[in-house]
Amino acid sequence: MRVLIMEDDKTVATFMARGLKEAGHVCDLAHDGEEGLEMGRDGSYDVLVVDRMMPRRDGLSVIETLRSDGDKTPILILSALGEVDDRVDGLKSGADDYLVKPYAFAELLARVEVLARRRDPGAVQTKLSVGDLEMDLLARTVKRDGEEIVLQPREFRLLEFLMRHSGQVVTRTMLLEKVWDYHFDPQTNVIDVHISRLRAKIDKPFGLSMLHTVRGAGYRLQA
Amino acid sequence: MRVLIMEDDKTVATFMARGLKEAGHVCDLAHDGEEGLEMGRDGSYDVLVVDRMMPRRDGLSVIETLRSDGDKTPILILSALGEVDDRVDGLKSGADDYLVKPYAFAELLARVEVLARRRDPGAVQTKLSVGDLEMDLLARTVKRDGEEIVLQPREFRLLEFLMRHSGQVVTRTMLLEKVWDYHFDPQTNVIDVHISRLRAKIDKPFGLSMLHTVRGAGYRLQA
DNA sequence: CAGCTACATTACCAAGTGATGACAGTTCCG
DNA sequence: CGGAACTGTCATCACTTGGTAATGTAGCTG
Repeated sequence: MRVLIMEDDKTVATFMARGLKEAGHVCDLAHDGEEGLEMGRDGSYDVLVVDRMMPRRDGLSVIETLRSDGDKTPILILSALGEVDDRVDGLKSGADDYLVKPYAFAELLARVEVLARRRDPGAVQTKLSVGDLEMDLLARTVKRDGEEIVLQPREFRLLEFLMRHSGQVVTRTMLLEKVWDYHFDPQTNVIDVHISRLRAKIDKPFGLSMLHTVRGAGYRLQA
Repeated sequence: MRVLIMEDDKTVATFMARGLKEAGHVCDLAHDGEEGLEMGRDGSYDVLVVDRMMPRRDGLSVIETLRSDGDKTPILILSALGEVDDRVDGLKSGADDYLVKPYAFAELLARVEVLARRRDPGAVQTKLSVGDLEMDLLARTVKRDGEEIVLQPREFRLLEFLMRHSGQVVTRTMLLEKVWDYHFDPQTNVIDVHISRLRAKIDKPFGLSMLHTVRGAGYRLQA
């Protein structure tokens, strides 16, 4: 999915972009209102994320201009202001949703994806690949080297998460949260066991290992 | 980034601390309000995470006291109560953000990092480099001259600390505190041994030494 | 330059960590 | 209700890690 972020604070913008990319989206940045308006006009984005306060041209004005041009791209507006009136202003100007700073990144991601889905179901990425390993999220199939591999649901979620973070170390805590929805330490070796099962399917038959243990830290999937 | 967690339930506290450490932050714990207030007062933290209900002194009171002392450290308050009024109370007392239990750890992490960034952009770093030595904190990899170097966990922490303080002399006491979490002198030569091991990996194969001994003071990493 | 101190290096071993196979409890079917 | 599929727990094994101690070396000081 293609997302355009208009945000003048470069640190924040970079952070958002990184997160969205990790979630499998393509992400461009505009650092002020004019630039944003120009980029937004070519209509190639699935969602726009607009900071309310920006140099050169503020967020509300950008949105109003786009809408008066007939652009219907879903827009999520960000603001430091939390008052009800501001929320109303934002929506009046033509935004589809509103997020007040500070917000959790997960929340931003969720809202962006909801907006995009509302307009264009299926634009969300459906395939992942790392090296010769491929995953089709819709068909729920995994292949390595063209050869199909059958995974259990939990194994599938585990591999999906690893693939979305390929090249990075994924900690046990992250896995417990995102694959198991545990928000505490179960004090068992569930993770180890499932990693072992996954390895037996995706690595062992192929000789070259992709799933590496990083002792004392976690695991890393790498081509 | 340095985070202080005030939370009386030790299981929860330990879990949070582990997660934050995995994400590359330094994390201290206080198990009741009084202890938290005392630790928070020395102002060396980037963010405080405060449980609303704690023995000896409740969270709101801790926050009010810190704020009335002029402390501006960003504070995230945790509570089991989800009512709007509670949220308001929390923010009124001087907290910057509010998280209701149960929450996903990822959300806590995201909010903590947002709070910290708002105050000090760039505090969250994922890559370090000194001369031709590079460290990627996410991938947990180290390279010199483009060549990958495999480090043990303790060696990694040691090098990370040295890199974060490159050009400065790092004393043994600092290393014991920050790399080993020892708050006393173990009366052994652990540090020497690990420095030696680190040198064998990052210096020896490359001819030019970066890790220098400063007699009577400590060590210094320099290009 | 002798003796002392601070640091370096090596080898060894106990504790810790992760891997794996077996098993048991659950759930989901027909 | 019976069985298959799935997922978690446990026990055991093997390997890694990192601390200790013994020994060696360099630099400082009087």
